[in-house]
Amino acid sequence: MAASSDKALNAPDLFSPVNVDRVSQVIVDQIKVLIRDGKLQPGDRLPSERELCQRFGVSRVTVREALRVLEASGLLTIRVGAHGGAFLTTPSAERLGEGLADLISLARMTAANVTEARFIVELGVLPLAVERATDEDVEALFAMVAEAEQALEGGTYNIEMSAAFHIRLAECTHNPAIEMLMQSFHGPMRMSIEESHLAAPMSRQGVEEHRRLAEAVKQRDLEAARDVMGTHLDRTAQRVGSTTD
Amino acid sequence: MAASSDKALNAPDLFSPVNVDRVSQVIVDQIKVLIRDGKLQPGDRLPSERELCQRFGVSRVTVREALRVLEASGLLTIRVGAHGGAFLTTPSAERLGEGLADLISLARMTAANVTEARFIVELGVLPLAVERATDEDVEALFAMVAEAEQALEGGTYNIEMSAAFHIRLAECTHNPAIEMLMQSFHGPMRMSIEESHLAAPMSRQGVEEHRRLAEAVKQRDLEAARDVMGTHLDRTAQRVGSTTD
DNA sequence: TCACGCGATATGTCATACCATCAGGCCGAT
DNA sequence: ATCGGCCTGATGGTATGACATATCGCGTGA
Repeated sequence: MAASSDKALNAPDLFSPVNVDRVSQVIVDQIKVLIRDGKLQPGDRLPSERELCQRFGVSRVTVREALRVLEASGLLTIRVGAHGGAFLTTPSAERLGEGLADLISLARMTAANVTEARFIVELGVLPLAVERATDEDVEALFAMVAEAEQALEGGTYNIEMSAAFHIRLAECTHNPAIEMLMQSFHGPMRMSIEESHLAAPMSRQGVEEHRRLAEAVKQRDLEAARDVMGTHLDRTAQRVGSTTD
Repeated sequence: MAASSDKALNAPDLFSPVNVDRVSQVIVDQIKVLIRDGKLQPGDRLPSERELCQRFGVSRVTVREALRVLEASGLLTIRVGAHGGAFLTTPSAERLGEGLADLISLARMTAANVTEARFIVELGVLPLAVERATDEDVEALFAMVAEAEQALEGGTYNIEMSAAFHIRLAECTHNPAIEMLMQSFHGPMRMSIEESHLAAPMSRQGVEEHRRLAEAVKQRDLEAARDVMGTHLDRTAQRVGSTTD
């Protein structure tokens, strides 16, 4: 009963704005807060699903949907078995890239588009990489080149190894944001390259250029690095699309 | 039953490598493929949960978990009610930025890191933007500046408007990949800027620089654009962190 | 000492039921 | 004839209970 016209209406701030969210979404938010506030650290294990049910006072279905969302967001991984459960992931740029790849593959975005964007980033990264690379970084780069050369002879060289080199190069900047950028590129890149089945022809030349890049970083020779990267990407561009426009 | 040693094992390629994934994950992948192949267009509505159960031959819980994942990935939104259901979203980096913000707050990624990465992208974008900007693009840029100046006087200028300008600038390249790059930056950027509550001081100068940027694009003066953008970002860098290092 | 197996614990999946929400049409009152 | 409320069907949201599967650790026997 009770007509809606009542004295208490004078306080418009009162009355619940109505619970509009899904319960599972509320749980997701709640856990996100715990993570953001540091109450939950990477590597920590959440209580089991059944226990979470009791704690939140909801059914297992609801808890599971919340966990799915968190898992899809890359915040945690779920392991089955005896001492399994939901473990907070150590935040890594890698996970971000995975999520990006989906959306990128959706957008009407050609391989040429991606390559062009990569052009910008890879060239832009060079000054910082050359400037900040530590001895350890240089060593790692050369190690990867050596490994690639071996794989080349054994016929096991693949796109992944090339991508790994470029990512490692970005890591020389010691800037996680830049690493993330590079990683998020190589998901879609690999996809579009695999589509055109053109990986093989460039292998030898590509590895050779990687070596020269490593050398340039070691010598802190920005000009040389830019040169090599330019031709390196140029050929990639010609392979993935007729032109980068 | 069935010792693993059996005559048929000679053909290792045969026999199912065993279904190792979650069923819900398989469904997710399957729908992603449909989307990527264009069988499902943005705006389309998936069959109802109950119908999907029958089609896939799984239970409703499983379908729902798959939908949660897809929803969390920003691929679709779900509406309840009579003509509700799962509708494909138009792919936009905007949604992505929201999801990224969570992870970025986790990653040991500072605002300074992001700003530095942005430095690379924004400067790298300029040559393409200057070269490819159409009259329409230029017009839009000036319109945004004018709007910003008005908002400035009214005191309603905010970060969003600044971000919108930079994104519009990236659109001048007419490369969706680059647009997405820029968009995915401004989500996290805004967050870290809001944290430090330092939005106000730069407003007037920032808008002024935006105008000069628009002017440079109109004149196709790459050098000028680079200059302005350099100082523009420099000041941003000083605001968000003591240093970009 | 090693290996096998069993059990405990966790997630993965299923089937069913019921509730909440929304759109549209039906129907009665004005 | 029009407006309002009510009913109904379609759909997502949640709860419950059960069984299947994966994994680790421990105990026991060879």
